[in-house]
Amino acid sequence: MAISERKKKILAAVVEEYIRTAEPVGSKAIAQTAGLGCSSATIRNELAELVNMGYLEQPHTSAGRVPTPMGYRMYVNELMQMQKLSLEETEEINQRLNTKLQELDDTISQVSRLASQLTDYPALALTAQSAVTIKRFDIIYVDANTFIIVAMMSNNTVKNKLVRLPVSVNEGLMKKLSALFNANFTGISEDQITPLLINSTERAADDTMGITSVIASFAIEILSEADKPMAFVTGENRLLNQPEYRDPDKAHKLMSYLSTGGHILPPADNMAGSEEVRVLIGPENVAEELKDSSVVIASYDAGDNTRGLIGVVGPTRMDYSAVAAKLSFLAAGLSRRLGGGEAPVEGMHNKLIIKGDDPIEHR
Amino acid sequence: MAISERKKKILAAVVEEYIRTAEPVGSKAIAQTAGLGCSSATIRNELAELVNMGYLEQPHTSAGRVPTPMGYRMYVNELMQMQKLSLEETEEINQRLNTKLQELDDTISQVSRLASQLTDYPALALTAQSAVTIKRFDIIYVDANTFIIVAMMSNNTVKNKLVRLPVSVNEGLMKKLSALFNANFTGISEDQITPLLINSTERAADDTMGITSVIASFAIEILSEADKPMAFVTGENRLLNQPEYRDPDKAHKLMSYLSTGGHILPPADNMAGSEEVRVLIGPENVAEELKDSSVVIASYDAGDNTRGLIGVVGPTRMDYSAVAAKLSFLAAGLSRRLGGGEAPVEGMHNKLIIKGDDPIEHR
DNA sequence: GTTGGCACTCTTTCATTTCGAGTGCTAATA
DNA sequence: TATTAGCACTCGAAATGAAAGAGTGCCAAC
Repeated sequence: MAISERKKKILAAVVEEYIRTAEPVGSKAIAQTAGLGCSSATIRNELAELVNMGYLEQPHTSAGRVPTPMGYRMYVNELMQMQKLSLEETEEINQRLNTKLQELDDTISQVSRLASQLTDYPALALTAQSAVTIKRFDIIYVDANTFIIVAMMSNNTVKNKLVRLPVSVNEGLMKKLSALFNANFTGISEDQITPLLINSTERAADDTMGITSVIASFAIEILSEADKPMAFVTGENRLLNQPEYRDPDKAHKLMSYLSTGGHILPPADNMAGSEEVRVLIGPENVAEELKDSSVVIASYDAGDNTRGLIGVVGPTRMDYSAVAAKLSFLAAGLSRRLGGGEAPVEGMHNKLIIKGDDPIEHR
Repeated sequence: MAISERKKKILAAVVEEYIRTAEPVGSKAIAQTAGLGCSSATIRNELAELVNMGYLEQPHTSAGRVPTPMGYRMYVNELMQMQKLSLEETEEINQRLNTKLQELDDTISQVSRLASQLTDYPALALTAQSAVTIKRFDIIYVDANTFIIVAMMSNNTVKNKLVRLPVSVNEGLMKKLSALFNANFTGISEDQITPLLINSTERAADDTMGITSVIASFAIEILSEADKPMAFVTGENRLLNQPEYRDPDKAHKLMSYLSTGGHILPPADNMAGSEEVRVLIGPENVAEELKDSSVVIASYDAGDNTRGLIGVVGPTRMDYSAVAAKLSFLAAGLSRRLGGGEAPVEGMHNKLIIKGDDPIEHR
């Protein structure tokens, strides 16, 4: 059954009013605000039909109408127009994005924080999951008991580790090991680092002190760490601003679910290539804990052909339009910085300001 | 005015019962549980005096008694006996402390998480604030546009940065700069890195491309970063478990105050040397937002003669005894790992397990 | 100094009433 | 046929009031 133009307008009006006030919306209010030239009685008839069709529901007989998930879905898909951000907003976001992008992790966690601030909902950010390998090893001899392992990854981050041992090492061994690791351990994945490989390297290096295996462990560690995506959840407490979470138990349940991390968001591959913002409304969420909340997700290009996610969680009565606009803009800004396009380089004109791990290989 | 032995017992009983139930405690309940051989009428007389003395108060005329901050203070100072942890608890904590102490920051944030889990209150952890310097520079030439700066700090952590430039560099320059920075920039504080020093280094290195200043910026950045302590707040949502924070507004206020970080805890130097657990009850807190909450703080030895903090925030009706015991144990465990004593070294018997940045110089 | 007893106070709880927003329906109208 | 005015009706929210109960303070007796 098709939905008439007027019904659409009314539905939109209900959704928007309800989003604004969190109170069931009555026929009178619509007649006044929505500006279609008809009386509240007409609206009532239409509303009744919209209830029949499943787009709206009544909390009780003598109350106004509230959108159902299906109603929100219709609104998001067809009726809503993505809010435009004001100049001030875009500027503020850009500015916030520009300031101190230190470590990649820090950047992402900052972005999560920013998303939460902008939307006033809890936000989460997931780093991209990608098959990282080590591109280059350097082993720095410090003193007889100490050396530093430096590993440059394929995504151009650098990991290091200071190792202190009860045995004596010397610069020659370090050099030898550097060369061997660069030859044998670069460009491979975690599970390609086998005991066999370690043993043969150990023999080749004349290493009788187990140093090879220490370095290999480090390689395994950072590879496995780089593999799994990280989740940053921020602003959980903002949930308490929402009337639907004034019940502490409800709030607590969702908050503790959130704080366990990023199971919440669908795998990033699902979003690959999509520049769109995705909306999951109430029961559309898989997780039981989210069945009466909504999630809005944008994906960003994290470079290296991978995508990460920024998401926001709130009641189904969420301001989809504003949130979508903000997340989309945020994701785009982040993509610009992390992803393809011109690889940012150290800005030497900024006298003493350094931008952290920004530099990412162009691909 | 001295406080009689019996009054002490009664006060302790009130505090403990109130901590347990969060309900005002009546004379009858005390007569039954506290096991002093006297009737509820006697207790009533004593209670009335305790109210006069300021240790207890009545929410209203016909209610039981509730401890005042002064009452809690008396309890904490004189009446409470620190709870002993059960064997299982100590074992669990130790185990959790042992698993993957990666980066120092991660360790501290994990400990914060652990503290929150153990106590079921929000927890925060502060890293130590210390005058860190750089001990050693290594500048690694990668390719004509790329190099890596590696800086080993006086607290034996290692920082690195990948720099990508639009100009060409060569290995010779890198070597020269390495030597110069090791000579001129080690062992000094952030504000000793003056434009003068940078300029003279630049000239000495024949650096016409501003690379010296890039490296100097990095030095400044990591020094200033290492200077300021970092705060990790976890488990804010656990506040909602507490009846005194069932009011969402109250909870929200405190939670958002907490999430702004570590202004909450007094500076760590105050705690220097003290192995004690410190308790701040209600109005004893300086921050307005904490005036009716309590904070329990333990300090840990972070090595290098510095101390960090672990704290827990909750209602004044906090289980001080249990919390103090847990925090104290946790701090001790952390101190053992980070602080003085035998410097931990890479355990090579653990075949493939590496403990991260653990190794700390003995001093 | 301690105790039993008892009147008193104040909150909590529950039922009842009132109020009002909003509906659904009917009949009149364009 | 679609729209509208009017009106009775429903149901929740807020207000009111009565009853219950916990706990006290105090007094007189021990």
